[in-house]
Amino acid sequence: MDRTTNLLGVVGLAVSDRIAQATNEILKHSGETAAALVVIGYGLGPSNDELRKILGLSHSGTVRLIDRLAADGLVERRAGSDARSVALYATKPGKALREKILKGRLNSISPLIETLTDAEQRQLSTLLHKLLSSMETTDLERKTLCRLCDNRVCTDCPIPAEFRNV
Amino acid sequence: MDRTTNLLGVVGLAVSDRIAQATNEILKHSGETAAALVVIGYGLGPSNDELRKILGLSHSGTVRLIDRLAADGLVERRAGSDARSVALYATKPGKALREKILKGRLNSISPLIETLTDAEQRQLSTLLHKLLSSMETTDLERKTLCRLCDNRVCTDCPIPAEFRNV
DNA sequence: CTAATATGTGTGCGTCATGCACATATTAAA
DNA sequence: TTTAATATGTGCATGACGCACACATATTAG
Repeated sequence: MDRTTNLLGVVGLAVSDRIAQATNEILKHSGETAAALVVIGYGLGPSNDELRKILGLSHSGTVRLIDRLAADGLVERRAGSDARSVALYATKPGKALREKILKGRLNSISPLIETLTDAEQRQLSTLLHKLLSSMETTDLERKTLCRLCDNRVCTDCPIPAEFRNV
Repeated sequence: MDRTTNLLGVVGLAVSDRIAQATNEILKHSGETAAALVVIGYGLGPSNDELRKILGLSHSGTVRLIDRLAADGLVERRAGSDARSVALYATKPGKALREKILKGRLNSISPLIETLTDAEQRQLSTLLHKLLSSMETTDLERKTLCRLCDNRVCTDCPIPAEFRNV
């Protein structure tokens, strides 16, 4: 039990190290910036505050993060439905970079499972699916977990997040 | 294949988020600080430079990291065999905190696999073991991967790192 | 055995990502 | 309508880094 937990910890660390390395090579920023671009890139105009909750940042941290993305011309602030709020959208270059991030993330992880046989990969997939689906999560927590996902490859998502309601 | 990769990405992110949260509650520092304390805590007096390679930091970044740990009384610099180098050792409070970090890490991850049956946990363990053991790694890379491990619970380690030679 | 080079550490300085406290505008509630 | 809640932006500070440099000690070449 502890041994399995520890192994999962190692693999988790390996995966997240690889993701961070990949995104840092694509984007000039680190931290939650890549996740922000992915979430905004769904194209539904999340507000600053909605994004903040998903990324788990403070309000001001999120404002500055958007400042950076906006300065790079990757994201733009539009008027939200509510006159107070802002609606965030990815620009064309922003969308292109988002694609690179999603691809880069997958490419950085896939070598880890390539040494497994097809049967083993299916086994792993089943186990991870169950692991995720049996987590008790709110919709917000699911969005946080999926903040870097490529939802086009994630068919039959175990923790469907309503990004449409972002 | 892509789907499995994506699932592994989600779980990896979930694991590393949880580890970071746990260590940040225990330690007043973030980043590689916790890993540094774990590595130093093996008690073999690694040098600044050896530690630097394991953590993947710059030289100065490592010096400052040790400054912080030393200021907190968790780590002390002793004379190394080589008159240039420093030998790093955890103090008594440092060792105690290291224990908390190791426990906190395991406790933060274990809920994720508790919903799996014993048989499923064994399956997962086998798959993760194979995944790790089939990575082509240098001894240094193994140390980096294991930088937060509790080596007492990691019996039959798939990627044994020679921390004795740190 | 001395001179050149490599290694290991520390420091000044800058940067990036982030949080706190505050100000401001808008909407909702009493 | 006054009051409270919501949403954003900003000045300021901090923590965790990296770069470039200076300095001491080892190692190697000549």
